[in-house]
Amino acid sequence: MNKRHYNSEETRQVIAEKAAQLFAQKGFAGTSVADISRESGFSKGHIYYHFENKEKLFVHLSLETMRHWGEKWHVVAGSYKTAIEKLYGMAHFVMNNYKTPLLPVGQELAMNPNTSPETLQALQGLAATPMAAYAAIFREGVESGEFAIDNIEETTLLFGTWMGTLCQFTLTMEGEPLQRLFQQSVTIFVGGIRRR
Amino acid sequence: MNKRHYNSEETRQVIAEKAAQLFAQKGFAGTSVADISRESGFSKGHIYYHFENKEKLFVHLSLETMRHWGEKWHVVAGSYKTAIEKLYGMAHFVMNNYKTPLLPVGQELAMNPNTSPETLQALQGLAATPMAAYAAIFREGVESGEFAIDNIEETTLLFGTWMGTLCQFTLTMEGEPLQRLFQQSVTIFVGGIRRR
DNA sequence: CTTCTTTTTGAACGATTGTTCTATTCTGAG
DNA sequence: CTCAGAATAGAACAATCGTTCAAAAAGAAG
Repeated sequence: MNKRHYNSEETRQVIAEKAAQLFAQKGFAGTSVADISRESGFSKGHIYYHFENKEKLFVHLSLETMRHWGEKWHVVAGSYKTAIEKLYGMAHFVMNNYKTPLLPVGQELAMNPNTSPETLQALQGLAATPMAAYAAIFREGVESGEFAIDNIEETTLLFGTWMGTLCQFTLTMEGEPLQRLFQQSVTIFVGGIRRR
Repeated sequence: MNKRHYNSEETRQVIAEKAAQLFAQKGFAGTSVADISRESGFSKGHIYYHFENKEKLFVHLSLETMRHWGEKWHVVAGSYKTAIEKLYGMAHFVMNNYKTPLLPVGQELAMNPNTSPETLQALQGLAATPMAAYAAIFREGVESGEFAIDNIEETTLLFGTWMGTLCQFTLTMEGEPLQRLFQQSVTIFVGGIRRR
């Protein structure tokens, strides 16, 4: 029978989650499999039972995180009416759901010349999910007349990279100051692209 | 005699420069001393003749780079009249003189729990140089009535982090598209803080 | 040429890296 | 209760890591 035995899938999830946390904090090269083993509570060897290698582990975990992120956003996106509201909502969402800033880590991996081609290709799709979500908001804003943008792709890239780095602050800040930072960036950004 | 013998200082410079390039590309943990040795053309042991260890090498190199950066900016800053002009000038300057995005690497080091306290303290001053330059522009803009900012510190932090990540693009892009990216971010940012 | 000091090398160190392998423990079906 | 198969641990692997060190090469001074 190909029925699911034991609760191995749960274990896999625990490893992936702890690994994500570590990767986000210390980067890809800075995180050792021993670290992941210690933090997750499972032996080093066991990690290789669930994942082919460290690189594949990261790829799986980051893509999974992004997929989940996209789905979750799609649910709450409907509750905002205007594009400007959506942008503020996105900042709030990013702050709370990107708890692990994995995008920069993906960049780190992509930069390294030793990274395998398959990994590189998989990583290509990493940023695609949030970028598509951002782009949709800007398109909506242009159509509704809220925004005056001549290059949506470029604007999306700029907003995306900004959100990306802001995410890093979630590791060192929290509460109201952090919230203000995200909100303020949207205020500035909206002020810069608003039709007047 | 404490006269300078040979051209050892030159060698030190070569090592620091190649190391900066590698650190910027592959991060701190991702760059090995062997990498620096190979790329600089000097033996691994020789690097330790010039620098106490890898950590100190990075600290020295990054602080030196920033000091140089600050001096250079101070020279050209005078040629811009308004704060808005200065902001565009800064983006242009950052694009061309930050060739090595060392700030994120400094963050990487600062995040790692194994980093020595002295290094951590030295790293504290890393971002201070560009941040001070940014802050000066925003203060000037507020005084001249160009900008309407209620929290200069926060605004400086936001602009700084944005410039920081934009710098990463200097590794993968160049020429007109890169220039447009920097210019466009300033346009958006200025649009967001301009008095109207 | 000799001597002293500065510069450079290359081998060697122990620690840590990612990964593999074998052995042990546990689970569910019969 | 048995037993095959899945889950987990832990020792062991070669490779690479940052670092040290003794010795060689090279320049300066006499």
